[in-house]
Amino acid sequence: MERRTRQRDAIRRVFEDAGRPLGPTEVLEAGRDHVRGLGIATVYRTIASLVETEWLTPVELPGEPARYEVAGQDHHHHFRCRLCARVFEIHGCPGQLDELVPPGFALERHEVVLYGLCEACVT
Amino acid sequence: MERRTRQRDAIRRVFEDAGRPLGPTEVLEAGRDHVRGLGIATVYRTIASLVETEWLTPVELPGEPARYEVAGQDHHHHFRCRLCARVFEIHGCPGQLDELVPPGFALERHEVVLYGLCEACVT
DNA sequence: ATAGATGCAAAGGGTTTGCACTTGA
DNA sequence: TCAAGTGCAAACCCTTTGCATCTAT
Repeated sequence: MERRTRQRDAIRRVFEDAGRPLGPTEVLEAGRDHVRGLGIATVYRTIASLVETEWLTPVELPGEPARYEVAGQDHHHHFRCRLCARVFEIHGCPGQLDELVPPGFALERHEVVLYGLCEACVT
Repeated sequence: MERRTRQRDAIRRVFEDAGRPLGPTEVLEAGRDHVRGLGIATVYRTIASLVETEWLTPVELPGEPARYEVAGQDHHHHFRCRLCARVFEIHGCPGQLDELVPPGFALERHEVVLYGLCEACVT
């Protein structure tokens, strides 16, 4: 990530404008509105680079392709709506996770994913 | 799943003996101890069939291919070892998850995945 | 000028499918 | 017997990589 290119500017812009986690294909489609002929390989390479520099953070939900969101947020988890499939940030974290780990195991990190209906879909 | 074959008996046996979630490749390798020449396509087809009949349950961790475990167990979560990549069952569950959900949202279920080192890899 | 970045296409890794052969009932 | 089941290989899908070309500095 040394040089500034139209492609990279476009990809960063796409993430900033989205305000939600995006997958590579979504980034490609949105990015082509800014740079015609944008290639999927460039999207993957740029995402990898942005994750490497911690400008992006991977958001991986079970059974779904990885998405990415702009980094720099506090430790949080996600809530996925069963109906609209949107993913929301959950600020907060269950405690006492160490107590669940069997003896001899070393806990390093954790993921919590909540599923249900969001405010808009619950009605 | 109409006929009883050596392959299907072997695959069921592998899951029963494992006591932890297994991926298709793990099933293939263990299954070949019972049936030489066992094919990966048969493993996939049998797993799909066993999931269909709810003898198996999918265990999907973020960003990884699905694993499967024998169904009918109590509510539990999983621990994935960073080194050996094996997945272990965690019997226990953090509480107060409802408190994390924003007002208006309806929590239906949740997934908790713990990451770290298993007993064998921690030493 | 020149090393880094891009786009295309080919290569990978995991999963599914087509097809001829095998086998359980 | 003979359709369900199997193994092999090719097909797929998503992601990564090789390479010739392009471009930011």
